[in-house]
Amino acid sequence: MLITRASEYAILSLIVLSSAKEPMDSETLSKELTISKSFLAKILQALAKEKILRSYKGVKGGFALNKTPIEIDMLTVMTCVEGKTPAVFECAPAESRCPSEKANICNIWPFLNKLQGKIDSFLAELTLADIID
Amino acid sequence: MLITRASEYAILSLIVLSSAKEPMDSETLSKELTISKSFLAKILQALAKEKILRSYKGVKGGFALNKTPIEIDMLTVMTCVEGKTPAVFECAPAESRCPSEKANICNIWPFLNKLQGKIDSFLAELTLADIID
DNA sequence: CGAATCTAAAGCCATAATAGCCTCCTGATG
DNA sequence: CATCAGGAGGCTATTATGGCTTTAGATTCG
Repeated sequence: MLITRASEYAILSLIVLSSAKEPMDSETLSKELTISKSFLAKILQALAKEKILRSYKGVKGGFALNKTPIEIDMLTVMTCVEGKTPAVFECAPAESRCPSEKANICNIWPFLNKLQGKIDSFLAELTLADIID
Repeated sequence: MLITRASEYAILSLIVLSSAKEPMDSETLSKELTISKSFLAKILQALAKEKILRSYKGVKGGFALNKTPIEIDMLTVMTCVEGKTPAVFECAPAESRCPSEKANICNIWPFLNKLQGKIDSFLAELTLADIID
């Protein structure tokens, strides 16, 4: 389970955008949060690809929520923003190399799955609505 | 909220150590988990400083749990292992620079605190016992 | 008791991944 | 067609990850 600044910035952005009446461009948002503009832009683009945000080009363009806060869960947000490293235990005992040589390691898999399940359901049930209301 | 491999390795180590009858040295543990020995050693040392593990030097030495699984909560584990970056939103609106010039940013503080509280209590209530039982 | 050995503890250094910066391109607006 | 903002990629700086060496405490054995 790896959580980087990308997830953090994504959540901050969603909070700000949830109270915005019009699309907000990435530069304004980055100044609002005092973070890197171009890094934030990539994060917003990832959220837009996931249909969590909608992007508007041209004058008065920017990003706006594309779903209601209750439809936006943190697991989806983090997973799409973290890209290749979603909220899972990915290192250590890989399932593939489990049965054969490393029998001694296999026995921790059930525990990891259990932990992963608890974390995932916590994040999946935590929506933007829970935060801003 | 940053969670790196250090937290992941810490949890994996605690799971393995919870079923060990004797102290396990960092080299054995690193082979068991197929991860870096020296990096793991630093993590185990951090856990030992927090009294979560107890270290034994000399022949047949190593690390062993110093608490019962129900006493070991994930918030403490992650906080001590991540060091300077515990499980908090640390970037963005710092409380200090809030009241003055950046009034427009202040209004997201309550939301962040609320989110932080939810995450913290989830992690604080999640103990090693929840994982291994 | 003292030497040899084992392992934690702690530092420094190299590499890999993340975070942040800049530029060009594309589509939308007026 | 001029302007504005998203989309995409490359490049640099920072931080995390991992490797390596040295020091110190603890145990075993002669």
